[in-house]
Amino acid sequence: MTATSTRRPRRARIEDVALAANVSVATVSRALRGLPNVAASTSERVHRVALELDYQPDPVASRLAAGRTKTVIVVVPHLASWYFSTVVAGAEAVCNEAGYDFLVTSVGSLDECARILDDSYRIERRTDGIVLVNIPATDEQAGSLRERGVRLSTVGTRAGGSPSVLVDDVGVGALAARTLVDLGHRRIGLISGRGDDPLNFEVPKLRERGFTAALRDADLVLDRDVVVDGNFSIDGAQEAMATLLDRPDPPTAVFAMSDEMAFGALMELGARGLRSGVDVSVIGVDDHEFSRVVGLSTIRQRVTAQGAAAARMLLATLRGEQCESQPVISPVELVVRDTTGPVG
Amino acid sequence: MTATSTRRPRRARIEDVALAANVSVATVSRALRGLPNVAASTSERVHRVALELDYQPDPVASRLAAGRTKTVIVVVPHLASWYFSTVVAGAEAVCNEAGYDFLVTSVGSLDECARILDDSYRIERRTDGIVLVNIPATDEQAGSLRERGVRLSTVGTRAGGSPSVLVDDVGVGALAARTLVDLGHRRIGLISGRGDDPLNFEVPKLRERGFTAALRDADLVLDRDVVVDGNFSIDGAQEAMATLLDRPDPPTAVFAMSDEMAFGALMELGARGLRSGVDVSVIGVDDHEFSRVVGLSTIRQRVTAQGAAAARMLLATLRGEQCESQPVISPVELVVRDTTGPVG
DNA sequence: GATGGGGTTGTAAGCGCTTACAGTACCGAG
DNA sequence: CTCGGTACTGTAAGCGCTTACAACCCCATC
Repeated sequence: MTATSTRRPRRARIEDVALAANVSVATVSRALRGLPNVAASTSERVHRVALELDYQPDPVASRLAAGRTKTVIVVVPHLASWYFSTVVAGAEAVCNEAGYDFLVTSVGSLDECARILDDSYRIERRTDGIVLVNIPATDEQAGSLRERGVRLSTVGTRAGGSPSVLVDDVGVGALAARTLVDLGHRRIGLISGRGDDPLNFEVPKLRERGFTAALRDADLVLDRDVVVDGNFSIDGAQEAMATLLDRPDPPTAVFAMSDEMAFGALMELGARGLRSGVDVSVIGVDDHEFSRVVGLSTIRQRVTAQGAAAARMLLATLRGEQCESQPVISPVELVVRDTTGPVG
Repeated sequence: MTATSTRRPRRARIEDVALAANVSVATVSRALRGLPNVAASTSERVHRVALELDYQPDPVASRLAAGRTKTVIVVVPHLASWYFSTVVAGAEAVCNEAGYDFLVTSVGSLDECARILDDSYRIERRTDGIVLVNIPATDEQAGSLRERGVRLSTVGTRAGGSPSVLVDDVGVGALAARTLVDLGHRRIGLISGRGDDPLNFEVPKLRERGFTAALRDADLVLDRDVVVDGNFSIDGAQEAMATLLDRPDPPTAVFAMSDEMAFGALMELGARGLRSGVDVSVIGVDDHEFSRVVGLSTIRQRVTAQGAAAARMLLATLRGEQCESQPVISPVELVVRDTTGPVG
């Protein structure tokens, strides 16, 4: 008994458990992981001894030996934004609950994004699966990852045949248009979000398509002059709104493709002394936590649930369950507050 | 040459590089990690071969062999909140830049938080260091982690002698009080944030202390009747504001300890047809990204920088650099917008 | 009584690195 | 010419698990 032997008991290893339980390490490993072919009495004894010794298998060693990492990586464009951090929070809860380590990487640009996805050698030994949040991945990238044993799930985009959760963006655009048309608006502006955000390219197109179609159903055509880019940012949208209002024939209502852009639009209205919902109607998308603060009418999406669903599907795939390849469509819902009103 | 040998080239291992470069694996390992005692010519050759073979060391294997994980864990109360996700984003950028894997865990309660910190056996082999964001850790917990070789850094709290970044919360409270007093306000309410958020206990106390002291400097005393708990949430603060306004002698100005609570206060003002900055002044803390949308006067803190600084200090500690034990005080700054005005 | 098979356990070979230690070669000094 | 030192490189023993395979026991079966 050395001086240090009582000081700080060295972390127990599987061998210690084996010795104390009078079985081989193989049996300990099997028993603790609940594999079959272990006698109930043996398993019980091993578990008891493991508890006594406060044994926890070293995750790194089991990763190396087993080739599985019990880790998922989530990739997002910007972590510090309401939408993305909320998706990530949803995924995080599910993954940690399931005992998976949860790694996050944010990518600022398409380049960076490709650098990560193409470097499958780097990813391969680091994770069992990846959740892509609004990250465009080519089918080749998805395929290469899958071949290397890395599973995928996506929210906001699709990649190969991987499970994904989407919203019906065409429907969102249509719902926005119908809502404004029903209030009597005939000249409706669109604050879109193409611009320099290559990570978000699909969504604006789809929403615009639905928007246009719904206008057409009401015998209206979308005037290209009232479609402006708000860059999915507050400032961008404020400028966009200014552009719209400066027109000789400004719209009486505006559909902003995100609540954040709607906030920018509201700021511009305020700056000009115009009343939202009276002089100009504004509707957004998201139901951002601050939308109710400013009374923004919007199309709510269930963001936490989207992240959780994507994580759940990924974990199911990792368990070997077959996910159906149809994307899960996350529901949306119209929330009418104060920024929409009948045409003046 | 089998059929598969050309199909999918197996991932290169260190041995392949050694063979191709005609050296031992030990030399490859040393050369690629830039250790001394490798001849320049050898090192150059090894690097070239590694590049040709697209060799990437397996992180799991080197973790097991070296005992270092090149991973940091960040622990936050809720991931889906502006403040925390912004701190995390700051830390993430620094860690990924430095080649560290970035693991995040959110803890909903003090219990959960203790469960994680006390389970140092679990943490130990998973990470080199932890960033605690507004997580109260006892000195014992910090000490136990350090003994196990896990380094710590904190933002918003202190833990043992670990590097930390704080704001001068007493100063924040004082600045808020002085700002309102200078506008002529004499009856000033306080929307605080104790309540049921045990993860946030220190900050409200400190801010209140500074607030009280600054009032005293102006020969005012803080009436306990105008101190209400807003629970650091929008809704909580709205109710708190309602309570204040329902008093027979409502305050003419209110200091909300966070911008989110200030938003709740503004909602209540709006609901009652009162004008902020005219009928009642409101000042918050944070400079949340939406503060400018509603024109909230506030005390700005540099949140991304706080996360980045904590991460940087942690990485410095891991590199073996001695961090000075004095906490870094992150600066704050008064931002006057529209919700503060002279007493009516 | 030999045979076969199912259930349980043990043996040992990895997983792909790092690193202590042991060379080896070469050089200048004694 | 010998010796010690320096600079470099190689050998091999881990790191702490998982798992293929072999071994064993026991019982039902022929």
